[in-house]
Amino acid sequence: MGTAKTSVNSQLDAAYQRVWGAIVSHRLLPGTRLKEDDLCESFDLSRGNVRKLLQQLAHHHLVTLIPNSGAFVAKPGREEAQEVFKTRRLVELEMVRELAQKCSPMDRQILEKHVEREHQAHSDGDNSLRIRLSGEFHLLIGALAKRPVLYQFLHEIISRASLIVALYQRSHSANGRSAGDRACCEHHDLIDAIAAHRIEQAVEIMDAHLTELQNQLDLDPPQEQQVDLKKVFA
Amino acid sequence: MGTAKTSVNSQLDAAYQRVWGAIVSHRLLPGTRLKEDDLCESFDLSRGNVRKLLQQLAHHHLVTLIPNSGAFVAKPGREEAQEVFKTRRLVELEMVRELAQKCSPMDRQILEKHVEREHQAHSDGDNSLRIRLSGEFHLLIGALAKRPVLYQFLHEIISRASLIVALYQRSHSANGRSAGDRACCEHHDLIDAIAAHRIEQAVEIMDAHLTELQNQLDLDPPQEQQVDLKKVFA
DNA sequence: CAACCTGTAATTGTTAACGATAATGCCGGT
DNA sequence: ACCGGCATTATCGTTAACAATTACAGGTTG
Repeated sequence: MGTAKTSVNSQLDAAYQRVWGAIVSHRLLPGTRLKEDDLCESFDLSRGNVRKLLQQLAHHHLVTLIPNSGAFVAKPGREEAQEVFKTRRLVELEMVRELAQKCSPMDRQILEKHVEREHQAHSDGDNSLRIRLSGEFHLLIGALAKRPVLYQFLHEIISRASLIVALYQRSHSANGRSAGDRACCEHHDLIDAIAAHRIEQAVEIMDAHLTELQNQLDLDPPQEQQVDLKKVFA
Repeated sequence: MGTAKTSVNSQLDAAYQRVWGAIVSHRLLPGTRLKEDDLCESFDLSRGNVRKLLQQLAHHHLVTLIPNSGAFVAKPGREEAQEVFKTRRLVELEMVRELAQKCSPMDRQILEKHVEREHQAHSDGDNSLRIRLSGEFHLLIGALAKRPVLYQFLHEIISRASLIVALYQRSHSANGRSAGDRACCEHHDLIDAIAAHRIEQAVEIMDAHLTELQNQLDLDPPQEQQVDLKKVFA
């Protein structure tokens, strides 16, 4: 019966989502090796399908494929990281603009329900979940904006951004609470502005929110690799 | 020696570029079937590699893979087409903004050289080449803007746009000349504005240019498929 | 004549075995 | 004791044969 093929495809999709979730919630850290055989066992897939999975992830820049060496979760440099955030801003502000125009009461309800879940994860101290939900909030905005083409870009860019956060965050959990609190509040304010169709205000809030996210990162020092040894030992 | 693997990879890249070129220059029309074995022969690739090629193209939305049936060059609907252009505008205006800030004299030279080639293709009556060069002009702007992350989006979106033009263009070659002429002139004006760092003017020119491109398309009628037969035969 | 069923051919999907490459560890030399 | 070369092993990459599915053509029947 057709069940076999369908289940294979859904298995592959499920595997993708699980790896994706592990990466964006910082349980798979940049640089981690993804051995084919291990993935075969973990998800009960044939090697060929694992290959496809890895190529999909590679195409989304979540993993890097090094020929004859293996697959590793990606480790973007600071330059790339900065441009990802720059691009994220472009895309996400457009999404907010779009949604703020045609946000229905039901949309608002969906958004508020999500923020509630965020709050709960935060109270429960489930950091991994909180991180993922925080990212998914932004994805949700994109989904409600009904811009499928742009949404795909958004999905990729937000995933990459999550990865970058794992790499370059300051204070690995020191002020995580205050930052998380602020993010939640900002999310709430943002929903208000969107639902009230106050477009420019919504855009500004999102812009500030993204700036804040970015400021928690350690992206500035391009760390000159070519240190002048002569000067050092002079 | 290592030559083998390298040549295989470059062969695959070459094949991708050839298929890409054929699609964006309207020599492979939407709906065309891409049989695996044929591609194997055409590019002297193994079936596995042809598979990879097709998946890459599918990921860029240039071909659609129908399971157990085959690969076809994509045939996006009008809605998708419109959103592609909307998104293209977002991305490309950002690129122009970026390049207009840091356009060097050498950048200007490169751009002008390209427009010259466009002109020549136009004089020679090589329509297929003219179409491709016209698209590559926009890609060139993106490349010079030095935004690698955004550039990749641009590449995909422009490719999709070229495909859409093949599907929905009005007047299949009637006023093609006047349209092409205007495009060339606009390209030239755009270069002037960019090189002079007149950012907002450059953005406006590009915006108008994109509007013009879009206006040559036949995207409006969502053609209600559910015709009321009773009314028709009343 | 049209619709339907059936068997064959053509095409795609999957797997498993083989070959190539890079990482690892051992050993001998200095 | 440390370093460089060599063999081994583990992993990735490729291919070719097989299985599954679909499209097509011929023939049959209402």
